[in-house]
Amino acid sequence: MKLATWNVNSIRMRQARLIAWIDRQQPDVLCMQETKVEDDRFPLELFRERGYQVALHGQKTYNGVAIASRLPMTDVVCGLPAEGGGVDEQARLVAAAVAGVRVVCAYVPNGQAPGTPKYEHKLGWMERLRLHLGATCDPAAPFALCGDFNVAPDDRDVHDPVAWNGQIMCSEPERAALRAIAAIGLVDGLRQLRADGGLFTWWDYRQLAFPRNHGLRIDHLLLTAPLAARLREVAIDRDERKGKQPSDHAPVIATFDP
DNA sequence: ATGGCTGCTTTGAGCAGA
Repeated sequence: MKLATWNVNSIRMRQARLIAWIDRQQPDVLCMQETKVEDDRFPLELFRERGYQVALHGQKTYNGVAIASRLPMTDVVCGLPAEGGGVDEQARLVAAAVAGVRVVCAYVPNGQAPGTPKYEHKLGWMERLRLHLGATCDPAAPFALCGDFNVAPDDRDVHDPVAWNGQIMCSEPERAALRAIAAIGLVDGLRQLRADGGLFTWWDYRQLAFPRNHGLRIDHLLLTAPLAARLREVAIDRDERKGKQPSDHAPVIATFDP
């Protein structure tokens, strides 16, 4: 099974590149973040004509997540449970079962800067995700938490750790929140296979960040042990960041043995 | 060229992203 995650930064703006990418890479399951579109305006037909069904959880302008699968998909759940009942009003989480694997697609809040209300919201959201997964994820079953976490787990994941020290996506509370989520029983898929630094998934649109390779690794696939045991390969599709009108994130693709 | 932000919106300046 080929499972990918990609923050597309507007599915309508990315439509042509996304379809070309799907035709080239042929993922079985694709988790998308920042689709930025309400469900009735999502380009569903492009997926359907390629044999994909799509679990949608969109909203206008901001956020929006979706899972496309060309294998049968069941048990779709939209949204992160909110405190005191109900669901998070921001569309940042969608989950489904595919081929015996529970797949959760997450778009963690950006957090703006440490010390701001958005930063506190980010930490609170990650803690609510931890509690939700603690209650619903069986670490003994095949499970993948995929998405844009907006956190670089450690300094290997940062092009300039000194400049980024304590900044958003690199601060210790964010890293601790990510470790707390993983402590449910999840391993970083890429790190299971590779220990080297300089592997990035996001580059700022500004200041020639991509040609200078000023990037961060903030998109991840976190796996329970039974699924991690089947992991054969993880690739960051860096080429997808090149050319005209790229997303600022590159897709990450994991391949699993049956 | 891998090139100095991009996408969104009560259509246009301002917000948000990371």
